[in-house]
Amino acid sequence: MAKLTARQAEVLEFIETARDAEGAPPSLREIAARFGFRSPNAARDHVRALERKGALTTRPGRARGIGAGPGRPRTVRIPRFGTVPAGFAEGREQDAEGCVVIDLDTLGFTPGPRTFALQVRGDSMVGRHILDGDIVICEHGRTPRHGDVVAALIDHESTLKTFVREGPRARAWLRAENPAYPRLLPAAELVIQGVVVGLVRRRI
Amino acid sequence: MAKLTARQAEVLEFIETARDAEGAPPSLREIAARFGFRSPNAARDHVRALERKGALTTRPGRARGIGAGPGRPRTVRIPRFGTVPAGFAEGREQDAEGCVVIDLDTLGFTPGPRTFALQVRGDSMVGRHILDGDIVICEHGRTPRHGDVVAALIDHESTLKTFVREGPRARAWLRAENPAYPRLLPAAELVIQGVVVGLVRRRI
DNA sequence: TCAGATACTGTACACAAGTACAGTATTCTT
DNA sequence: AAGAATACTGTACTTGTGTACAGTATCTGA
Repeated sequence: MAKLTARQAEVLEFIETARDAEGAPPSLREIAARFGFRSPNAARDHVRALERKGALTTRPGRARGIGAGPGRPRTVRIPRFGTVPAGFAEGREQDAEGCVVIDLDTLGFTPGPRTFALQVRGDSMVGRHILDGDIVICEHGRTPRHGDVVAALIDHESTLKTFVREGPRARAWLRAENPAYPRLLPAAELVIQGVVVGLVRRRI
Repeated sequence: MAKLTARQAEVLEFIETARDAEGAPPSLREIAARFGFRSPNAARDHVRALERKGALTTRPGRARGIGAGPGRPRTVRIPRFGTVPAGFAEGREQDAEGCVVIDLDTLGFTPGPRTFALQVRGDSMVGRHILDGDIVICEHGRTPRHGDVVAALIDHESTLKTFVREGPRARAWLRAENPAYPRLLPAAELVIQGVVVGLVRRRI
């Protein structure tokens, strides 16, 4: 990518910021108004230069077609629950408490319709470096392997546990990763809601 | 928020998905085309109903003014570095390796221009539940307090350490949180680049 | 030194897109 | 049973917006 001039970097920064804030990229005249240009063409020249240098792409003829950079981080929204209900209807964001929005690069994988987020309560998984208040990303329906951290419904509340199966035909157990909770629960009697595949921690 | 009909939920889902994918919300005619409507007013009726029910807001008169929901998660982009250079120029995303995009609700605070992300290398902070490969969010310029995890430049590489200062006038130290690295380093001789305030873990 | 890129002003045009008004059939609620 | 909301069709108007063409001044690299 060719180097941008100071002015071009300013314009690019405004475009990205405006799209993040407004939900749509600015029009050429909005760019012109922001920088005091008296002609929409001043903004257009900058956009064309940015496009030529690979900093963004445009969709010709479309209103607000600028701003979609080729390396633009693509974000996904993952519904977040306090406690996942037993059924886990596919209705998705219906009764979710909110959404986790994150870009695919950082997340590391592409979530599906059965991916959800869960706020962790309790410190039963400190041994796996998952703390109280963390938000874990889970995949529903994936078959858990030995050592995976899973979300299970215990006493009408989602709790994280380690999935333990010593051999291919051995019985599966759930184990808390905290000496204070030495319980070992048979996995077959519980509803495993998802396998933990990611984590977000805030306010450390 | 009033309950949405199945059709309205479909339209809302399309609007959100299209904006995530394209970077701009769809026009009324694009919605109509997606659902096979022969009139842009069919889409407009749905958008008005969704607006009336509080599912989204519109900016009248603006092209692609729909899709900005009131509870729409506002995202921020935080430049991500492999190793933070000593100077840490304010130029921001210039030499960043990428961006972490995340919504403010999940992040838990509003980042400033001196907020950056760092990929963790090594397991020197497992005692604080920060693992190799984690991405930590740091704030540059904030004064570290006792117990904070900080990013410090040691041997031309950013490393995480715990900031230790026993009393108000005591000397500050940096401590690794791993028995294998028992080194205690004087903080004054090192460049503290930022205080860790968040974390993202992937591919657990 | 000279061509090209940068950084604009100014006017005008064509199309994309929001909007208005009129109308129909079905479903839901009271 | 009545009224409102839902879920559209169809046409037309107006504005927002991308685009084209013409022109000026400054700066930068070959």
